[in-house]
Amino acid sequence: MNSLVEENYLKALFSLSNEHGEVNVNDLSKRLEIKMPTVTSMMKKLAEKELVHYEKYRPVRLSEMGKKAATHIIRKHRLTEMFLVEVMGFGWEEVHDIAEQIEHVKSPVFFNKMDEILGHPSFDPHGSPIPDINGNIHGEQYRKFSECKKGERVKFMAVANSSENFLKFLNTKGLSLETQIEILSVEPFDGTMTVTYGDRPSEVFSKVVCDKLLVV
Amino acid sequence: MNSLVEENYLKALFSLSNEHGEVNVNDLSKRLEIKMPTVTSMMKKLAEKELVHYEKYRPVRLSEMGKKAATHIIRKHRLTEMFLVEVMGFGWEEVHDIAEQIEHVKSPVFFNKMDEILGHPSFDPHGSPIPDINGNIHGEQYRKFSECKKGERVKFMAVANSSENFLKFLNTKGLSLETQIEILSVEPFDGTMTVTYGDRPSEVFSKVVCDKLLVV
DNA sequence: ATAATTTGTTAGACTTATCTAACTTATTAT
DNA sequence: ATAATAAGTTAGATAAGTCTAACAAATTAT
Ligand SMILES: [Mn+2]
Ligand SMILES: [Mn+2]
Ligand SMILES: [Mn+2]
Ligand SMILES: [Mn+2]
Repeated sequence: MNSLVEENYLKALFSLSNEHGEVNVNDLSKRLEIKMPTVTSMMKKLAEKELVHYEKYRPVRLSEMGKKAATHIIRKHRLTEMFLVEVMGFGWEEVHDIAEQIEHVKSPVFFNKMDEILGHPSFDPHGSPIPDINGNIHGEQYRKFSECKKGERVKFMAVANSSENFLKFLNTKGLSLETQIEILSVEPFDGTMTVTYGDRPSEVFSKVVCDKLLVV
Repeated sequence: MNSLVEENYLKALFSLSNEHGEVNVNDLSKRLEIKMPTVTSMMKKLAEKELVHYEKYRPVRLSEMGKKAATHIIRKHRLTEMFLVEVMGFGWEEVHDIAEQIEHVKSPVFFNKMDEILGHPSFDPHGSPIPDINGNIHGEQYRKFSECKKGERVKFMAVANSSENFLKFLNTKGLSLETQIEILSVEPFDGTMTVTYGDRPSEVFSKVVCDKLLVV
């Protein structure tokens, strides 16, 4: 059985390798806000437990076992978020930090019950896919909105970041998942986009925001 | 902020002082299945934090602050159990171990939402009172069923122990809270009781069982 | 090619929570 | 009153997870 701390390392390792391919000790250190020497020693420990492949001065890779363990925690995290929104009535901006804690609960029946009550959902409230019980993730690859061109009409499918502040910002802009967005113009200098959607005739989003919107 | 471990000590301290008045290091050690020297050193630490009154070789008492902290965790534990049963559909025998973990979640909104969804319940699924948000516990003192006499008709209000095995036993006996029980006879030698309730014309309960049933 | 910078490791310290062994104090039995 | 037992403490060890300081390797810039 892995500790709560080990679980958080595995999860970070999994998302970082999806974002960047290779994962350096430094990336992990920044993501987890834990100093590099601590990360190095944890990598040795996880390698000992055969959850990662690690050779010194080389990037770290999750083993098959490690991947399985990681997706299992991600499944619990995302089911929890979905439960908090759909069953308990929380806003999508409130649930990440609570799920960050509940994901470590050791009780298969608890998460299976959530899954059942929710009707085996495929996506969490932020549009991220919920891994199935075997750790397999079904769901297409989304495009970054910031890489779309003037004139395109796309559908907002997921956020690349579920921080409370960013989601609250989207709330004030009345932008929610599944919304159809049309790109009116793109400023070449800094990537700022002027867009229209729903009842909003014209909204301006910085590249920082557009980078965090995933579309199809 | 108290650690998960400290919270478990506070909770044990609170229940033991309700059961026995004074709490010895030895009682705590047995209840938590932690060796006495470890308990001693934790008592020093909690005394340092002014959560308990402790002088060496003397019984330990929770301070007012300690009591408040303890009832706060107990509130979270019992709300969770109630939520698991009432909202998620678990049996009363399944919820204690899950609540033992979730009680440590740091998120006032999470527990307030549970409380609201449940309509501010006063008792948990085992009949124990749920402390209010200020830590006050409203609820009468129940009698031990084992101390009742032949011929009495009483109402089963709570269990003194929520272990899965005991509750499963009660399930097989079809005995649930609020059931009216009549005592047909009491064996003076070992306290075994013959009783009748619901559609059960005659059931025999050992003193071990009767000690764990609380009635009014 | 060399120097500067960034990245990564080693060594050693600290904190929290646990343990065992040895000793002391308090309680109980004779 | 004394001996035996139970309860409690002290001292020292261990494991997990973190840190800082010092050093080494790898990468980037000149
Ligand atoms: Mn999340
Ligand atoms: Mn977490
Ligand atoms: Mn309980
Ligand atoms: Mn607990």
